[in-house]
Amino acid sequence: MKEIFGGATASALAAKVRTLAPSMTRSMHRVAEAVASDPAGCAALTVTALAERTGTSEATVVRTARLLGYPGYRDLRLALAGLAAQQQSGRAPAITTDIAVDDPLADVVAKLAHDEQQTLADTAAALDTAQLGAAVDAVAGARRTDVYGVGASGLVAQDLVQKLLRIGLMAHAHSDPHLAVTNAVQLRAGDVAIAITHSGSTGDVIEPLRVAFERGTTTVAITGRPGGAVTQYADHVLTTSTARESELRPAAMSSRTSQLLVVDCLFMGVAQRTYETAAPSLAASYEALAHRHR
Amino acid sequence: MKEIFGGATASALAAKVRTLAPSMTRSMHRVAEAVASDPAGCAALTVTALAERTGTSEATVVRTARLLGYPGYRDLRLALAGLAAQQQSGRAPAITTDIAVDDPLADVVAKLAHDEQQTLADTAAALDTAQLGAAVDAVAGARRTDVYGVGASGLVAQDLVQKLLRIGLMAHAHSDPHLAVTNAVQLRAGDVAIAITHSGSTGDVIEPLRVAFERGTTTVAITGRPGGAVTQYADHVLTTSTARESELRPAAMSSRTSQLLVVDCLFMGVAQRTYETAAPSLAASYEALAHRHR
DNA sequence: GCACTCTTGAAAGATATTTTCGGCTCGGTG
DNA sequence: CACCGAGCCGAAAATATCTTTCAAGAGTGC
Repeated sequence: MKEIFGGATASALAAKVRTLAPSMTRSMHRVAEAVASDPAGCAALTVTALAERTGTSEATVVRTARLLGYPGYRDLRLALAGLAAQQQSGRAPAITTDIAVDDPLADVVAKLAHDEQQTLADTAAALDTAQLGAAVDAVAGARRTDVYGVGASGLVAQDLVQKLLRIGLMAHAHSDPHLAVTNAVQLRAGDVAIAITHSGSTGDVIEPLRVAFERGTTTVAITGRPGGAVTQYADHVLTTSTARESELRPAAMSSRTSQLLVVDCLFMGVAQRTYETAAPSLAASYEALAHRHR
Repeated sequence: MKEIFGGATASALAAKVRTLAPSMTRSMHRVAEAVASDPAGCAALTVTALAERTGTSEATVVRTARLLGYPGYRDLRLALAGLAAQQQSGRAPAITTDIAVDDPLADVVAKLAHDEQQTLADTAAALDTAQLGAAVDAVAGARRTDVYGVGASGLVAQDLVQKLLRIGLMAHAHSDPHLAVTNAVQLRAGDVAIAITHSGSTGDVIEPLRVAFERGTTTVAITGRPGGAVTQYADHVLTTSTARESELRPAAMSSRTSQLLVVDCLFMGVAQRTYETAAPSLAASYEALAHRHR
């Protein structure tokens, strides 16, 4: 294999230039100097451009490349590109701070992504697989599954329901507290009721869960507060984790990420358990949707 | 400065290939595949050699390079050299296995979390901050903002709207295609319409965006296919990236994660720009919700 | 089955790189 | 001081590489 990308670092290149300097002519030295001092910049240049920048000719540039050990300028240029990339990746991004009002957009993107990644890691680490397994079994074997959630959690509830429907299970999401309770009354043993609330104390979702619980339905709570009021009516509790929140960044943002991961895990577990029916159902729903795209 | 060596990592390249795969032709796909699977090897090849290795023509190689966002093959090659160097110095960890039907639940959790983290990283790396900035400015200054999305994207649309409402902006989410169009007719210059569609070709959301676009509204598309039909009516395009999907894991899952990050970034940007009014509005909405928790 | 669009590679055209070659400088010498 | 020769240097020719064009072929919808 060609030795283009060898262990060369920027400083190694500089050293090479120094070593070879004595055997270099004046113009070659100018070229070598330019290359050593700004590898990234030079990588973007053609022979002609580099020749012009160093006030020399193409021939000299090529000669220099040869002297440095490359077959020609083309290869030197590739090596320089590699060097530049290494150099850049060396600089750690270091995202530690909060999002400030005057952060440039690029930082906002980086910070948000980083925070959400952190939230995912935390959630995965804290998730109790035994509880998850129990919830999975319950949903996989349920006649129907009702999911309660209001506000941002309502969207998570809908997300779960959409997915369950896709694999052929009966599922409903309720954001309206009154309708939720009215529907909860219909539930019985063998059904599953899931409440999603970050605070663990949202009355609007606790109430329907209580009703379901008292009627013998298997109940699951997905909450960020494992000791919250909602857990007293829950057979299984799945805990979401929360990132510290700042003024601009409401807790709802990271709790949503966390809730979605939990819900995804729940769904994947159910999909595994019901694979025989889930796979064809998924395929069928794709099929049905295909003609909606042009 | 030329953006050749941007935060691209080997996996980011792979993500890009996946994102663009749908808009690729068969031969272009072969080239992209070769490049993604062996950046170092391909960096050593000339157009002709790569064309031969992939059993295609030079023209196709160049076309592929263009599609991947480089001005030509020469630049793609430089980028590949950079990638190769990074890879060699960094030795990627690479935990890339699929979720299998018989995976224990703990593995499912780990894999899902890992995949979503990856998706976030890819999305952040690929997000065009200039486009984002333009979208932010538009929304921050809009009289009202309408967001279109159906299916899973509909939930993302609602998420965005919920957040915008919290900082005191006028925003509406539309999942019903008919109502969406009916409402789009009401829009005018100074308003903003946002379409969210992973495939980029969902007629139900393209139609209202078209109507809005033709009425002079500022339009934004959030899509996984930067070349999709939806972009022709979009003033600004925000690209989401896609993880490879497996049988059990529908694309909708990772596209949702990606879409949410984009939407969060958009929101944070708007919150920054409108800080004076956003902060008190946020506080007020907390206050109002407090009594719902016991 | 036909017309149409989209895909594709061959070859022409444009650019970049390498080689050639003669002028030039500079140090030494008569 | 004039002349000579060795080696450096760059202009331009030669070659390699990359890009564009174009027409034939594959695939697709009607």
